[in-house]
Amino acid sequence: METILPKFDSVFSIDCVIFGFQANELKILLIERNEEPFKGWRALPGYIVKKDESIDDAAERILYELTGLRDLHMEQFHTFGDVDRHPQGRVITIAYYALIRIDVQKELKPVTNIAKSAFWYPVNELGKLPFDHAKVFETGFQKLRRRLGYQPIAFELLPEKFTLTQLQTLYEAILNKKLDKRNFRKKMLSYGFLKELDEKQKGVSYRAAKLYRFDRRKYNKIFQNELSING
Amino acid sequence: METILPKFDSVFSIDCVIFGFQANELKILLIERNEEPFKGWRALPGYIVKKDESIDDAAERILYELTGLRDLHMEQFHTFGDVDRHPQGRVITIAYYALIRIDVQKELKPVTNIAKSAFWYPVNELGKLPFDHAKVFETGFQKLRRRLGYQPIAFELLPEKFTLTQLQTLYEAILNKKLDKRNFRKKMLSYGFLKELDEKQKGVSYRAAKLYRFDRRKYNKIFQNELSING
DNA sequence: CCAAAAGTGTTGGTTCTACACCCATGA
DNA sequence: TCATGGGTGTAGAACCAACACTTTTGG
Repeated sequence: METILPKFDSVFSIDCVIFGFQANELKILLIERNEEPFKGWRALPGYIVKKDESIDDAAERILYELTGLRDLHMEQFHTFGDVDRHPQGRVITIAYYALIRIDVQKELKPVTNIAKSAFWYPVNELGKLPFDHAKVFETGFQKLRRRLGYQPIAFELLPEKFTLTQLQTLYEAILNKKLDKRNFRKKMLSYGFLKELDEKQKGVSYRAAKLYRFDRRKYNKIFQNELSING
Repeated sequence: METILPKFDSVFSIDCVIFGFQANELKILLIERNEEPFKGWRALPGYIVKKDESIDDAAERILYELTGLRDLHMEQFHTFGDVDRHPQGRVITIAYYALIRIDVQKELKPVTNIAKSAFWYPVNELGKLPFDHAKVFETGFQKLRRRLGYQPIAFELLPEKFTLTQLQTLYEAILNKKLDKRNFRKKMLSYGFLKELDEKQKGVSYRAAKLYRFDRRKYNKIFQNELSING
């Protein structure tokens, strides 16, 4: 090695946009910050990458430390690198997103005191977020919408067993528009990766709907191909 | 400000995957490195972000300094952050891509001596690249392919006036498969954003083809919509 | 007149969209 | 018996895939 890299103090961070679906609403995971700047604010879970960990590892660790959630499959979607996005110095942040089932069993509990608490918050009521987190969220939401058009990601947000109406409501929440019930069902069923169960919804005061499960094996078999522009 | 960011020496860099099309081949822009490590190797144009510039600005500056090319619209597509991707330290790189017309008038000429030279190189003959540049390139190429499916980006690679066969050849080069001539033409023309010119190809020893131009105004009018999942 | 590429339509299949009523259930 | 959401089919339009021959031009 003959040359030495020019060095300067700079920091990479990770921010996470974690989507969930609860009570027919699309939500994301926020923390209450316990550190300056913006102490006490609701913010995306995010923190600084360590010297010796890859950014993917950092994303997992940070999310876990701030919210107690682990083992979800996150994917980076954009890097934000404006000069003054952080008031205390140059911080470039790599934004990750994931979709998970909101599980009331699983407690949300920060394991560091960087965050005071973690909680699910409806995407339609976010209000003011610190730093450029509003932009980060918006970019992640766009990514989610786009991806919904060509990949079966909705199922990651639903309970294992769900009704077609739940599925449709979720699509409508993400795409922010009404869909036609008959066409939606026809299309979803036509893919062939939904398995109809012998069970029905319970505890509703109207005709109970059939439950379905997403069959990932079938999905993988069917969609080794993907897009195409023609023969 | 009460807290101070933890600091450590770390570096952000930018790498650029710039696509061009020449002699019916898809090419990318490479430099010959004039610095260790990998001095003398062919590599993606890339260098280090300065303290006081945004990553988008850095991308523009770096590409200019290493190749002499300016004012092209680049977009970031992925950030690579494995711990040992750079042999001399922790360097996280943000990868950008762009498509441009290869213009023989425009000389490729580095304006720093970080690069010895810059040149177009066929994507099918890249051989070994330093660092994780092979992965960077491959990821960018995928992005290009995908985007071709839903946006009219091919025109950025062609001369202003082009024939439908040239356009088709370009699609075939990017998608790496043969397309049906009649269907291809029908589809392209059906979009309504190609303007047929009164000119024909010159200097060919066979029936000269009509020339077309991409009409961005018409495109913008037609495609304010974009994707959809149904009514 | 030959070689090379330009240019051109149709058919059958698939997918998309729009649209409205009866059914089952619990309260 | 009522209110609520569950569940179902069709017809017309648009789009897609497959396929082969004639025309123009320069050499």
